Formats: sequence, C-alpha cells, structure tokens
Amino acid sequence: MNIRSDRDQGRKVTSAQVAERAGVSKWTVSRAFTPGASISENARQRVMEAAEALGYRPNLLARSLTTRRTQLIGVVVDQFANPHTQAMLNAATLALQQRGQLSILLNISPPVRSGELLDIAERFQVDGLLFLGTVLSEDIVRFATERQHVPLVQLFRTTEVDGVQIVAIQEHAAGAEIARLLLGEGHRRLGYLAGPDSGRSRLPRLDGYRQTLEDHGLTLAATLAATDYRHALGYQAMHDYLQRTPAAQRLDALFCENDILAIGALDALHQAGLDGQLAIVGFDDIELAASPRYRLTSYQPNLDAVVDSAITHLLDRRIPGDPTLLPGRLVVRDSHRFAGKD
Amino acid sequence: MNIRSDRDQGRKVTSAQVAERAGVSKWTVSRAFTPGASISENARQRVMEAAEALGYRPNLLARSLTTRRTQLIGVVVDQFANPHTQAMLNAATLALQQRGQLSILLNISPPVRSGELLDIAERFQVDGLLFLGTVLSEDIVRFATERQHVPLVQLFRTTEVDGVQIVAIQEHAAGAEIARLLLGEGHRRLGYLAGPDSGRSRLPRLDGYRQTLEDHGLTLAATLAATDYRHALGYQAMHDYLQRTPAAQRLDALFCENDILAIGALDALHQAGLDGQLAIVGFDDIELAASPRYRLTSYQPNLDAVVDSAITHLLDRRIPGDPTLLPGRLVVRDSHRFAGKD
DNA sequence: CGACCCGATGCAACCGGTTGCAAACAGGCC
DNA sequence: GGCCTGTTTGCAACCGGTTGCATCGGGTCG
Repeated sequence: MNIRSDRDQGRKVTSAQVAERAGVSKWTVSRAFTPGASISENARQRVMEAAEALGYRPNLLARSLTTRRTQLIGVVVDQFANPHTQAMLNAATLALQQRGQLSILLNISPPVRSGELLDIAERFQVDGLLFLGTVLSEDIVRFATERQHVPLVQLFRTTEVDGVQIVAIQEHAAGAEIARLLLGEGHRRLGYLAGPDSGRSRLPRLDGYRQTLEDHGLTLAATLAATDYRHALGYQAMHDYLQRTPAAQRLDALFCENDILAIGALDALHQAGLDGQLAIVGFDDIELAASPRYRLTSYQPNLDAVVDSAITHLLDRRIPGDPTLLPGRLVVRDSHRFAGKD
Repeated sequence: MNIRSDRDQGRKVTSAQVAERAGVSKWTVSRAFTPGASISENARQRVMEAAEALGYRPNLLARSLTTRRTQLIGVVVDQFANPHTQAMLNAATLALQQRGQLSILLNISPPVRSGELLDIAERFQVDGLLFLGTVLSEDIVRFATERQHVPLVQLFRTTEVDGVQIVAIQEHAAGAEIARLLLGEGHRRLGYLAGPDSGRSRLPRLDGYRQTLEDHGLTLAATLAATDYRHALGYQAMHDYLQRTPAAQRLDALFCENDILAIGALDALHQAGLDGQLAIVGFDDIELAASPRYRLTSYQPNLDAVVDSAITHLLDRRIPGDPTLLPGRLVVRDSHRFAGKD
C-alpha cells in the first residue's frame, strides 16, 4: 500500500488548481477562504465546490508568511511529573484550540537547554510563549529580557521578570486563608512543606501564611523541603521529618506547596501508622485530592479563568503590565483535621 | 515599555539584510545555514558574524515552503487524566526535540471534534501524526483511511487501522506473564478490570491473560469495568464490586487494565479495610506505582524504545506495515500478594 | 442617457526562504 | 601558460499563499 492516495499524486492541492477548476483566479480562491473578504456569493460557492472536489486545504504556513501570524503558541512545560501540569496543559490546549490556535509543546525538562529551545521556537515564528508554571531559569530570563519579539506570559508563578506578563492567583490571600482554616481547627504548631521554587523566589502564599500566623502571635514551627514536585519527594520529606522528630515535638499541621507533595506526605503518614495525626493542606486541587482515600483539603485555582486571561494577553499582544491575580477558592475536605475529631 | 526591542523595528531580520552586511548574496546566507551546503569557510564566517550582530534567525516556516518539511509533528492526546499519558508526552516531546522536530499538541478530549482538529493539523503541514494511546474514534479512522498525505503512528494500541503504523508492546506475552505470576502466587479466582478500550477493541493483554488461565484449567472469574482511565473510576469499580459481592465469593486477584485504575482499586480496598486481601496487578508502571504506599506490581513498557521506534517510522516516512511489538518487563513489587503471606 | 459609485475580480509584487543551473574562480597538472 | 577539474557564488524561478491597486461591470441617480 502506498502512502500517497490517488488524487494528490504526491503533491498537495494548491489554490491555483482550485481556481482553474472553479473558473476563477487564485486570488479569488484566497478570498473565498478569507472571512469577510469581498467576494460574490456565486464565486464563493463555485470555489468551495471545486475545493471540496479536489480535497483542497489551504497551506497555513504559506499564509503566515504574509500575514505574520502563525496561530502557533509555544507552550513551555517542565514538570511533567506533577498532575497539575497535566491539568494546565489540558486547559491551555483546549482554550487555544477554541480560539483557532495550536500549541507547540516545548519540553524544557532538565537535560534540555531551555535557551536554545526557546530560540528554535522563535524561528518557528510562534505568536507567543506561554509558560505553564515553569521555573524561570537564568536561560529563560535572559531570553525574555533580550528578545521581546514575542509576547510572553507566565502562569502561576509570581516572580516578576521584565517583559513577562504574569497571570496567577491571589496567593497571599490564599495562604492567609489556609492559615486561618488551620488555626480555626485548633492547630497551633504549623509548618510548611516547601518545593524547589521556594529556594528560587519568594512565594506569596507562604508570606500570607506566615504573616497570618504572626498576626496570631505564632511563628512557622518548621519548614520541610522537597527538591522536586513529585510524590516521592513529598513522601521522603515527611518520612525524614517523622524519623528525626520525636512524637511530642511534632507539628499539628502542615501546609504543602502543592498537592502532589501533600499526597506524598499523607502517604508517608499512613505508612508510619499516623493517619490523621498531622493535618495536611495542599495547593492546586488536583484530581486525586478529591479521592475518598485522601480527602485532601486544598486550594483550587480557577484554571479556566487563568488560562483565559493568559491567552487573551497573548493574542491581543498586550504590553506586559502588572500581574493579573485572580481569586481561587479553598476546597475544604478532611485532611486539615485530626482524625476522629469534631 | 515597548514590546519591540530597539534593533528590529518591528520587522524581523531577513537573510537579505544579513547578506548585505556580510557582503554576499542572500543565497550564500541560506547556504551558510544549511548544513552540508557548498560554501567557503571564509564566507560562512562572515555570514555568521553578520547574523550574530543583527540577531538574525532563519524563518523556518519560509524554509518549509520549499523543502516541504516542516519539522512539526502533530502529537494527538486524549486522556489527560492518566499519568501514563504524561509520561508518554514527556518522552515523545523530548525524543522529537532531540531530533530537531517540535510537537504540535492536539487535544482531542471529548468536547473536541477530532476529525476537524486533525484537518487543521494537516493545514499546518505537519510532517506526521503521533497518536499517544488515544482511543481511535470513528472520526479518526475515517481521517486515517481517507487521507494519507502524512505518516500516522499509533502508540500502545493494537487495533489495526488501514494506513496507521502501530508501535506497541508485546501485550499478549505480558498478559500471560501476569497470569503466571498470579497463579504462581497461589491465586485461583482471577478477575480483570477493564477500561473503556476493552469495549472498542480486542486487547491482546487480556487474551494472553485469559488464555493462560484456560491453559491451567481456569476461567476468568469476574470482569469489572471502568468507563474511563481515571483514579475515581477504578475506585468506583472496586467499591461497587465489594458492595455487591459477598466476601466468600470474592476474587483472589485482579489484573487491572492500567495503573491508574489499579491504584483506584487499591484505594477502594483500603477504604473498605481490606488492604492486602485482594491481589492487584496494574499496567504501565507509572511513577506512583513505585510509591511505598502502593508497591504496585505492574508491567513496564519500554517507553523510550517505543517512542524511538515510532519517531523513526514518522521521520523516515515508512510505509505502514505490520505492528512493531516491543518487549516490556514485569516489575514485581508487593500488590500481587496477599498481605502477610510469604 | 451619461455620470457616478460600489462591489467583484484580476494582476503584479511580495512574504523569506531554497533549488537547479550556469558563470566565475581557484588550484593542479602537463 | 594553457587546460582541466572542482569548488564557490550569483541568479532566476519557485514554494503557496496575501495585499494594495487597477480595472471591469452593473445598478442608481440626476
């Protein structure tokens, strides 16, 4: 069986061929496929019929050459192990597709040299770059500040970089809300499980959390750390903490930088036979958080709203300005309580 | 602050500008950027310096117009809730990037009309389409058989469709191996937890599993079903099964169509206080399977090998032939045993 | 009935590269 | 020095569309 079907002869059908068959010029064909162009209904019909008969589809790359719009958006991702990344990717690609854009997925996981990759994306004339909660490495920051041919939008990271529009949630308020929830539950020794980003930048959610504690005359009782946003490292962090801390000195509650770490921590508690002895709150509200097994209390960003705002920025080619901070909502389940209580 | 930097004046730098500065013709510039083209070292140097000074990057879209190769591969995905999808996406994009190709992510999750989307991808002149374990809907099959301008490769699904090259693992052998493992453990009442694909196509892994049981004079003792590959549905399936089946009649062991369902099932067992009372085996070996909490016995496909083979098919534009079936390996952990035994 | 206007169409030029061919050039050999 | 060969380079044409402008034709209006 041959790769080529009978009617295309290995060459793609061009507008000129359609034009000939429809008895018009190729420019008229172009107009027939351009919404709002000046063309008679009659001509449009004939062109469309001819196009259908020949199996013509306009070459969008050729079109981009003159229009200077490719309808391609570079979507930059690094943390493939985090389910939240998957949710963002799903939401972002769907939203882009709905607006007639396609996503070029740029994977800047560790071995990849991100500067080079962004450079290549630029050669493909992407209309914009969308960073899905990626850690902004030096490479990226340099790229962003040096070349601003293309709109750049960063989701869910509040570190400000020149030339990059930020769209995130009101993390400071979220952190504060979580602190109040835990305090309201009667917890007094509150800790934080930090991910790799905490080392690189100031996280408003932590600030909000800490400040609320201080407003209540408390301080952050302990900080645990995970070197990557994956289940195993949340597990590890909790496991190590339990090992080195006598039961009497342990935390009442732990706010985790995101859900996958929180679930890792919950699993470590379970493994140690300490289910429900230490309250846990996560962030992102991934699908697994709702599982009857975890019932993880978490903070749910309004993903659709964030993605929508980001895409609007990109497509309108807005000049980067103040961060857009949208509200989320606290999803209260059970993990923030001691088991058996209340 | 303006989007445009100082030196580009809103226009991109073109090869002609570089040519002028380097004192050569634009054709020479083109050759300087074409590996293996005939050009003197001297000229190349001068071009490269000029290019560097002007910040020139070749427009790859313009190039594709004549070369008829875009270096864009459409990567088609539907099950964003499955962690295995994420692993595939990661592996596929990395492998493509290493070969100088970029991925256009095509999200055909339910609301999307997949036929239309593939049509659009074709207009973008993708060099090939890679289906990451997607369910082959009617739309897709029609697309595949009607238009074969572009090489199509399907990963991890063995349903043969005309014009689509399959790259998967030796599922039949895998299913048999899993059956032998469970039988060797002393289990006799073996069941299967099916996902949505089982309804649409014959899964060799199930055939291999069932056949091995029959070779031992047994039959499949029960089949559970989940309507989607997500944690909640694995949980639900097990939960319902436990509800409707008296303890005395329950299965010894359950082979689950994939890991995310298996983990859902394990969580349901835990919730019912039946940890370790029913042996579970999964498929895909996702990251979470290795967690100390689950220690899920699973079958690990050689993802890199599969992806590599698939990409080779695409880039070499091979004519679709017999399915390429690669071996995987059984990862034996603890979930296939009764707790406390051995 | 001629002037005018407007919508529809054709055309040349262009978007930013690449390809095949031919001319220019350089070096090696007798 | 002349001839041959092989490498470099310039050029026209092209990839498949779009854009701005000129032209054409038909309907309206005075």
